[in-house]
Amino acid sequence: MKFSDAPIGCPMDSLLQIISGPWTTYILWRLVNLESVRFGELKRLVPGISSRVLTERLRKLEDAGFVTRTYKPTIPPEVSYALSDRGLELKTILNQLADLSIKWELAESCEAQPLRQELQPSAEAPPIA
Amino acid sequence: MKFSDAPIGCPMDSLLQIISGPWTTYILWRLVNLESVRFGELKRLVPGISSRVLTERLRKLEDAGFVTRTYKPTIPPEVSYALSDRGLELKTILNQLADLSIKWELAESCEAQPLRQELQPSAEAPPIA
DNA sequence: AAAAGTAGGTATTTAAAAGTAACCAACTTG
DNA sequence: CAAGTTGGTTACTTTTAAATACCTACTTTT
Repeated sequence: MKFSDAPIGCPMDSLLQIISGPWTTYILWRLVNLESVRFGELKRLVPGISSRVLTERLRKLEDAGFVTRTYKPTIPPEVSYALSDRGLELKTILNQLADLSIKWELAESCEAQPLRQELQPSAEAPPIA
Repeated sequence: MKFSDAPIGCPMDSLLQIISGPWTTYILWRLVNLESVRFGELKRLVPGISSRVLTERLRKLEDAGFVTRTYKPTIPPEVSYALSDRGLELKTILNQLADLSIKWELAESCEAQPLRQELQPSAEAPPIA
């Protein structure tokens, strides 16, 4: 029997499904420490993520109401993401989780905003020749 | 680039990786509401899960120090699982997450302990003939 | 005139996770 | 004496998610 077919519903699980998973948590962590970020900047702040996954994750967070998307139809277009009120409410709990994780040494360390960009973004699709 | 190769470390993520994911959250939710459960009973309380996955998840939680495993070499053997001190500390946050999820109506509802066993456990490997 | 930035979308491949089923030991009970 | 109980393990298959590569359209910069 698949998990999705299981006759169970769990409030905790519904929420964790949205905020956890590869990349998602890290994206949220960035948004928690930034007021507003543009797509490209966020991509640079999450080294290694692809546009495809970043877009998907942001949509999921937006659908759940944790993140707001602001689109300006300029040329080039400007799209900004930020935590919504709901997202800010979540922030408290996320910080508690981070504190416990550090206390228990589950992760080595994590700078809040390592804004230095030493590693080159390296174009997603480098020219063939 | 794979997520696991990404040059990022995030305390929140390290913790969420352990407590979230299919089945895991639901197992934890059971353990939060029970003092101690035997393997078979827990399996019955998480309808649809296979021994394989239940074992794997319990091991992961045990390795992270959230759950204790007590083995009594009787015949048949008796193995009990319970939250550790660390697990009990987590309980507070898990309840906050559940509260927020209910508040935001991310899940319909979830009984704390639906102990009625209407659905037949249906043997994992039924006899061939 | 070519290249780069902007915010993604689409199609295909691949790797990880989960599902399924069978099997085990050792004793107890019918 | 055969079947049931308990707590798993092992091997194999299927499903799902993520990675990879490439594309769009428009503008500014070089």
